[in-house]
Amino acid sequence: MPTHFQGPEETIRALNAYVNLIRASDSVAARMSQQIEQSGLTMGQFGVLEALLHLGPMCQNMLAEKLLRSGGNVTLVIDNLEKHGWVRRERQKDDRRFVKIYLTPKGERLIAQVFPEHAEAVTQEMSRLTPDEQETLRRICRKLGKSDAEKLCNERRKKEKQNDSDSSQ
Amino acid sequence: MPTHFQGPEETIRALNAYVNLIRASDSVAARMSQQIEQSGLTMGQFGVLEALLHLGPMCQNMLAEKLLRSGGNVTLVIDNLEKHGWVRRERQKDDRRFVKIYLTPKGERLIAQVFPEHAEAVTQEMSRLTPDEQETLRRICRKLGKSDAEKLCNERRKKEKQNDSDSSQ
DNA sequence: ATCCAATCGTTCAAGTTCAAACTATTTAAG
DNA sequence: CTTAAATAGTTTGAACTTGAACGATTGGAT
Repeated sequence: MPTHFQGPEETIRALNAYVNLIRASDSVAARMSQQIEQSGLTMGQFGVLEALLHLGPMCQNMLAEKLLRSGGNVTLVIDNLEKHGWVRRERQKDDRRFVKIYLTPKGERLIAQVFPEHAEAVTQEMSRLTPDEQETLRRICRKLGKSDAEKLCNERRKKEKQNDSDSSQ
Repeated sequence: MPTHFQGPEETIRALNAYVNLIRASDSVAARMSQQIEQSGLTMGQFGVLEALLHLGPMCQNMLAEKLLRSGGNVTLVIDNLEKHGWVRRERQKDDRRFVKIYLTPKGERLIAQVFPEHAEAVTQEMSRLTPDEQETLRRICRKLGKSDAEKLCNERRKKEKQNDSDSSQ
């Protein structure tokens, strides 16, 4: 697609890599999404249940960070999961600001059934690539993943004000 | 992340590749999105303008296909681009169902200025990878991109009835 | 010529997402 | 103790996206 742009070789190479990365991801994600939603779960719901299954109970805080979603989004997803009886909220006694999320037995049964089907679909999707290609893809994508710098940027957006109000008064 | 799942080696390899692909794409896309929106364009608007710049005037039909978006979405994006005076609609005379979209001079000036900035940002983003890695990424991602099968699936969803009328001629 | 199906674009309702404003709780400072 | 700042979660408003229903146009079959 991007061969319609002319410029330095370096730029063309970068654009080609970029466009194909985005397209491959969108395309694969769309297929996996379709597969997961057949089970009655949205992608957001699946992500939360899977994190809880494989990482154990967790605060919404942590879920948002793991899933790269906003706090507001996680609240909504948990609301809906709770309505279905798949998770439950529990205030932490030692610090009542935190709400820890637990899988219910019903939720655990569900995700324990849905996840292997998903894993199977992913395996089949990835079987277009050789094992070597899969590992190369992983290695290269890892270098492009969310940097620590970006993580901090999200968390510390407001912290740049507390520079002047030090101890005067 | 996905090392918390145990199963066949093949499945683990596929899940690792999959998770890192999605994360890398989300992460890079988020950064590029931030960059583009500084120019006052949404990602959808940028996609349309860029397609028109590099591929020439086009029907909404074709735009939706190129950009992997729904027809309704393209209509809305074009509406907004039209309000800004960056594109114009023109009914085709030979087949009045089609609406061809043209860049206005104003729109062309805009995208001709914004695109190189974007290309530069992509180049910088991709400079985390060696040239070889970029080309490998491109090659592997290409194998995962939207298959022709899927394209046809989208277009021909209802066509599975006309099996008897075989046009011998 | 007329009717039927297909295609293109539009509209509408619903779901997802984010950022920003807000509440409740905790911690630190005076 | 009282107050101020920081943190966790919730709510709200806006934007984006999709799928389904709809109207207009075209082409083929009768």
